[in-house]
Amino acid sequence: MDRLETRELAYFSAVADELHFGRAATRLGIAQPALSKAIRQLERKLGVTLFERTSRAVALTEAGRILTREAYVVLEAVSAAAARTRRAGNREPRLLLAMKPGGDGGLLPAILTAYEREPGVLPAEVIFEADSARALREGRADAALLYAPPDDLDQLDTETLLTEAPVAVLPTSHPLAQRSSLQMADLAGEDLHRKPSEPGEMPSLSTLMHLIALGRKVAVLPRVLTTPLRDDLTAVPMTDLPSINLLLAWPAHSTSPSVAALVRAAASAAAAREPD
Amino acid sequence: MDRLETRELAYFSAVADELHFGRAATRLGIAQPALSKAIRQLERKLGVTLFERTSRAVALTEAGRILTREAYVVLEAVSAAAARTRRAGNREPRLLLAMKPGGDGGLLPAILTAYEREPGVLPAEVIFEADSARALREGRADAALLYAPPDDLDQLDTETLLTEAPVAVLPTSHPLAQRSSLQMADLAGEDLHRKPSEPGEMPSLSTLMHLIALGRKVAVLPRVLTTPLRDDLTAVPMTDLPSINLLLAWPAHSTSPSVAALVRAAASAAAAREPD
DNA sequence: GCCGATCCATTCACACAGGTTATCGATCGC
DNA sequence: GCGATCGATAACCTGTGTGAATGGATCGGC
Repeated sequence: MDRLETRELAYFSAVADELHFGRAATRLGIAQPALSKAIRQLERKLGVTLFERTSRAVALTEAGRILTREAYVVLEAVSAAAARTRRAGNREPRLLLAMKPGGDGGLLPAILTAYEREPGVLPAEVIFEADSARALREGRADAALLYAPPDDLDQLDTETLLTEAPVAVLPTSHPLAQRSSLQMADLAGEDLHRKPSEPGEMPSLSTLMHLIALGRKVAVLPRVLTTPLRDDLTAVPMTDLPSINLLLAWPAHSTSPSVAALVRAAASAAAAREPD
Repeated sequence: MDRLETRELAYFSAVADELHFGRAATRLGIAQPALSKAIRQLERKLGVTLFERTSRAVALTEAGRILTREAYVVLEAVSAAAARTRRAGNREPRLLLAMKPGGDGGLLPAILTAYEREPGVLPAEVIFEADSARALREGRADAALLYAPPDDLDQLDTETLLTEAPVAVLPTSHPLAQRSSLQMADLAGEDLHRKPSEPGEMPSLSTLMHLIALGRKVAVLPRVLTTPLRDDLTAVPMTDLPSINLLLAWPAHSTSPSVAALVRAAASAAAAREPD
């Protein structure tokens, strides 16, 4: 039938979130009847019931559950499209590389040096983002450095720069710190630092190191994050964990010569590092 | 500013295609002034110039080139969202598996048998599509069998079912047919069958085999496509080509238990085949 | 250099999509 | 039963997208 509009998907998304027309309408800044009408029209366009409504409760149908996911993808793609287009329109175009502070495995200077040797590239600028993959997917950056496996590599192309076995970080005084290698089972009794799922809960690296030195925690990290290491801490390689990769990622459909140049530069910088 | 609407992106897309407001408007079934106004509004929303217009010519700006790509992605995501939601709403839900005729490496019966043993799955149905990856991305199928590397694995998750070195198919009477292996250089003088870029130009497999038997062509194909092989043809392994993979693919964000069951079934069917 | 052709922008009247308020009807807790 | 809650419906209003007509700039042909 007719084309699905962004507005309709955003409305649907709000109702699917709240499961409550009144609250969803408030959140959207419109009145409830307008929202009801819009959802009915969406259902009519699709020829499908999206919500089971009684006068007391609203529930998603199976089709509604599918559309919940799809709408999210579409809305993200739309806002990324807008962000990328706006950036491309700036009269002072730059290549934006997103990374987590310290998340470059020490390669950043070499990458940028190699990049700037490439002919005809845009000036590069590094932006620091806790979730660099997200910045990339939202169109706020042209490329990103990140550690694999990220939660979601949808729509991203990647180049592996470094592959490293993870190391356990322990107080030097810890009994296990003298071992030449460890397995996860060895750390069973420890308070192991886990990646928090909530952003913002992540303590800074130096805080984490401090906690470890105090004997409160141990952590398993890529080796590159552990150099330099405090005197009172020791890093021991883990043998039974998958290796951790530092990746350069960029939008899968990128056609930017500057991004291509950055990929070449990063690959050559990583190759130069490989020997040691 | 305001939200980008699907309609605006479709309008933009038409103008970017035609580089001509009048023709684009005709194609869209609207009048030209409406189109001009819509594009202007889109430019205002984005704060960016998308077209350089003179009274004689229309050209894309850099930002316009970026949006051309982005708009395509968004519009495809929108129509896929609609297609998937509509299918989910059917009262007779099925799992649709797309494949090219003959593109299953002989695994299909085993996959379906294993799938139907899984508890609580939807009835499976196979649909034949020349471009099964496209059917998947457009939301017309839940999963697809295809040979890697497909042109575009964006947004798809995959499981490798078979990995095979490609074989050259030659007339048995051909001098090279007696060799135990070949490299691409050996085929330099031959009229090598290439994957046509235009769909529809691809001759059927049996036609191709006929051409080879006549000595008009030779072909390099995955081994699975060459069994059974006519008596007057011979298959010789290629040693310097990347191996060809048969993949099962599905939308990266799928949460369908039936798709998960299909992936398990396909993996086990492939594992059972592995020995021979 | 003038003229006609081409092509995008502007103007204006109009219809309609999408918004609002007011009201209704169903359902639940008490 | 009664009031509270919540979605659907009705009636109305407004902004915006639409289309016919028109304007204005540029180019090619002669």
